[in-house]
Amino acid sequence: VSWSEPILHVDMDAFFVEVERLERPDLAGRPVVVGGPGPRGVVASAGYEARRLGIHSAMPMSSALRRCPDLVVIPPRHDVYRAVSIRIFEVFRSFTPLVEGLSLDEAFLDVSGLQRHHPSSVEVARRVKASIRDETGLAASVGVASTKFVAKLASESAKPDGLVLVRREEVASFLHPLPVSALWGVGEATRAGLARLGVETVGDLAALPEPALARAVGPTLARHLQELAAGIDPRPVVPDAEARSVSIEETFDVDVDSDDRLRIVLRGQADRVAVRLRSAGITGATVVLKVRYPDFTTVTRSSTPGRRIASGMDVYRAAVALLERLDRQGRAIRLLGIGVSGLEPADRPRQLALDGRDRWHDLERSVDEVRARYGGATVIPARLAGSPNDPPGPSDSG
DNA sequence: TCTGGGGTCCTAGGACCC
DNA sequence: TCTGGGGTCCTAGGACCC
Repeated sequence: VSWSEPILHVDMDAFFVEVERLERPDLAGRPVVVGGPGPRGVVASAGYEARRLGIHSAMPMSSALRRCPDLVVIPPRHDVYRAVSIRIFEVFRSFTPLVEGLSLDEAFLDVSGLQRHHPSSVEVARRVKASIRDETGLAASVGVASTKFVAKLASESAKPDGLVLVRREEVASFLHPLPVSALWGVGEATRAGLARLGVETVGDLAALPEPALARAVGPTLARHLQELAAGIDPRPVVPDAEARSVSIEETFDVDVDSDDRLRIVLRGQADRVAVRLRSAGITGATVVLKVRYPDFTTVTRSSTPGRRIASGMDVYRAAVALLERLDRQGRAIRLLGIGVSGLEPADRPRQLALDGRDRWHDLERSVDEVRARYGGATVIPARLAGSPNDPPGPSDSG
């Protein structure tokens, strides 16, 4: 084995569930999921005992419990998973700086620079797996290949706790029997469109003339998919890029009708988004309001005020104006959310003018410091501290 | 069965500017 | 009075991923 397959895809096995098991030996051998416990919860991560019973991520929790009444349901603790994730990524970077994270528990590594120190990329992969286990006690599966997407498919076939190498010359025979849905970018909609053309496997896709494919899925996706089917994927491993948006959303247990209630929720969400902007040292250009109705239709409304968005008050003012502009025709709301995009570093020279917005920003930044020192719930907006029957006013009295 | 929460990227139309 | 082509920004929706 030489170095013609220098891309690793490392994927933690049942990550959230296995992190919980580290603290819960009593869960050994039992079917466990992590996910929303409420009436509208879904499975975020399923352990292997649960998967054997047909339970998988994104499944409604009510369905999962119907399949397995003894299922152990653990509410997500993202702070804990994030802390473990940071340690895992430190392990990755101890091998190479060329680490591209896809989520908390998954990353590509380009190890082509390690040829002087290791006999093969597969040997590097073994050491990465061992280091993660030493550092966290958790199992990872690793795919090793000449391209990113083949490495990703290889790690999938390695699960659980495995390591799979796909040599360059084996790529076509590895890919062609797979269902098209295995390809990155082929979800339910594209899969159904391809099925109408009689395309079920990656091999079928590779054999289809590109014009026919382009008519079904559009020219851009068609070209991309045929390259993937031929094993062509020139995308390099790019060390983590800056975030392009931050957002917060909430699905209510019971649909919400009251405008006052919606504004209170928006105020809290605006503050949480702004805390994340400030802790990342960034500001935004555009605020996006997201609304889902009981029939699951989802709409977004956005505005770009023309000045940088930094404070929770900036976010709230924009979001509440968008909510007022929305004509919901008496419909209740199932989900409400706020996003901010057009992100840029906040350290660009700012006006020193004491306009209202900068004062809000400075005030909230000092609140951040108090929170950091004394704990999360110490300082909250006054309108959230009062009785829920006190409607928020349209003024700045938040 | 009845569908979370956090993201990325693409498309398409209209406004606006040169 | 009728009319180009291209580029960029904004908005909205949708597919997709973990």
